[in-house]
Amino acid sequence: MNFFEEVGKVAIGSRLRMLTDKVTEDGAQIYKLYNIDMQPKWFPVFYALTQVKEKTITELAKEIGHSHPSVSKIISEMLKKGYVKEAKDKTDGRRNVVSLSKKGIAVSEKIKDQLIDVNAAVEEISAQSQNNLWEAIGEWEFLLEQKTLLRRVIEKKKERDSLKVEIVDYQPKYQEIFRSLNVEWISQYFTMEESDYKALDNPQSYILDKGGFILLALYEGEPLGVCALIKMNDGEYDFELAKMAVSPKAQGRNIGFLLANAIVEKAKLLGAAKIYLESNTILKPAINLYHKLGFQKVAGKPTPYTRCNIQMELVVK
Amino acid sequence: MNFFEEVGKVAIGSRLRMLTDKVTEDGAQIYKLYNIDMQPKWFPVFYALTQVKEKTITELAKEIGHSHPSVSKIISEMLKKGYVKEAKDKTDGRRNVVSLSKKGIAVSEKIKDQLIDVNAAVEEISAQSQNNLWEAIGEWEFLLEQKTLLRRVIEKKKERDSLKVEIVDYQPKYQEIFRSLNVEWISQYFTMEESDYKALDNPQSYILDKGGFILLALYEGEPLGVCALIKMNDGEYDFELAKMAVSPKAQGRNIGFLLANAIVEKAKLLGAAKIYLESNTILKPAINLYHKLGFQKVAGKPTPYTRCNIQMELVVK
DNA sequence: TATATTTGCGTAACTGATTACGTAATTAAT
DNA sequence: ATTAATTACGTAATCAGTTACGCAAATATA
Repeated sequence: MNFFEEVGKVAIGSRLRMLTDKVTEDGAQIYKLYNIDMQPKWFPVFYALTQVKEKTITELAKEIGHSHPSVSKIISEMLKKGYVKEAKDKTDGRRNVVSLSKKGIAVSEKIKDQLIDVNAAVEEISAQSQNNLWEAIGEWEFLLEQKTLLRRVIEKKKERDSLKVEIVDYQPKYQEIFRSLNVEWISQYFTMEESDYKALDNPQSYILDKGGFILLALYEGEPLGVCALIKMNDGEYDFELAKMAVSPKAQGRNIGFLLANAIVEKAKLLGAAKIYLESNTILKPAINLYHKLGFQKVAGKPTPYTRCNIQMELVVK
Repeated sequence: MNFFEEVGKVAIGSRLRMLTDKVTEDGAQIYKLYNIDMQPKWFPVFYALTQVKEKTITELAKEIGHSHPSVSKIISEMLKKGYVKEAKDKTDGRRNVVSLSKKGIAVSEKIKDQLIDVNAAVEEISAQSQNNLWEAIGEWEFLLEQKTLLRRVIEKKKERDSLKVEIVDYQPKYQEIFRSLNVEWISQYFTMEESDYKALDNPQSYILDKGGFILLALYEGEPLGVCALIKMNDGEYDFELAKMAVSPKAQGRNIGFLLANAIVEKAKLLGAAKIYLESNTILKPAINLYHKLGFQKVAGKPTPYTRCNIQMELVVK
């Protein structure tokens, strides 16, 4: 057991499995002790049938949390033992209605003492424990219901990745990476257009000198994401969020969010009231990101880009 | 989940299994999230190999608590991926010494971040729980190590059965049951002898009137066990414990122990210093029972029974 | 009313573990 | 120096569950 303490919580799955095995192991013996000819795996189905007169395969499966083929197999085994009987539903020919036979009912009486004793044994173990396993399982079931382990791990990863990301201002030495990261995704999904070349080849004159900004995301020092804030002054919008690009090899590290967020903060700092952007709905992660930042779909703006099929705006608070 | 609350602790095995499944389910996804080409089931073996340079199949199996065929299979799968390399031990040709390959070591570096995040996620769940699952598992492992669940259930059963057993004094109406219970086991294992008939047909004159006693065990009112205490007065022993019989259908309900114990108490009450008994070693449960009560093997007494091949005595304290 | 979709459930194949068993190598015992 | 027992480990069979799939019945839709 020492092994698991060392590995850490990653092994909680393995450890749970091993405890499960140990607990289950004695199951068959316990039935024998009470002279009950039953397999442990039958029990959930059997118990469910003692609580109601009859149930269909699917109802049983849902109740005990198994797949229906599993229940189907268990029922056919119990059928062989004569513990249950089957009948087709008269009004719905698909449904296989299962109920306990007389023999099954007799067993259910016999089994009651066993339930009492096992309960007592488990309670005894609980009484000797600081942490109640039964309750702990219940809490985990609840918490995993709310948010799966996977989702929690994804969040932790994001948190940790965020710490490694540093957002920095544009400098001339970053011109090449600003260009190449954008060319990479644009030419993957669309084709480069005239306006693209203008901005990417001359960020200084086309963006910065006109009162815009460019930010870069460094991941452990390496520039892996870029985003520009282009001055608009069209009366309605102050800035356009554009030329946002994150290296494919850095996807899933929250860089996009941190970058876009920083750009919005920058705009806020500059007193912007409304930010505009153009994108394409095939870029789902990007659209989701904009949405998360508070951008709403709008329409009607003229655009120089043929690839644009969605326009969004953010009202800065 | 409601189902399990209702069934009671009997279902702790099933419930554990379902939680295990839920936790394990996300495992494969999590590896994918970190771009690591590894199956969750490989992890314990993989981790063990990161801690030491090399290990044999059996050593690995022992460390992670799997069977050796399981490790054997996992290693052959990891071999295909090129994560490990095998080598025969030079001094012991049976041993298959396994170690991480360069590729494996690279993966072990890559995996560290994942371990950190999963650990953090599990800690987060623990922090939101009243009962710590991880600790609870540890406690169960420890307590089951000390005494298995089966053993605990057996004890609970005995306790409960004991409450249903009542030890009562012999009355003439019990003569038939006293006779039949004894005839049943004697003729099953041996053949009835002259001395048997004498005592069983006339308990009043051959046992009670000579200063002996007979006790019966009633299980829920039904007489299912009998035992006699026969006056000896041979200078050494005060009484002989004899004609002990428990109905086969009531075996395993602790009746024998309660009955014999009551007989010994009775003898004590009557001021006995030493009690004697005769039996046969093929009656193992009986011999065990006598032993548990403190009887020790002796030899040399003459006996009228051909079936007797062991003699025991109890020095009453 | 005809057609498409959904539902119930049985069969088959797969999965990740186990136990059972066989073989070869090593170690212990006579 | 044999012979017996133990150990290492691979293969096969088994087990308790799963997912995949297909058929038939019921329900929804056009």
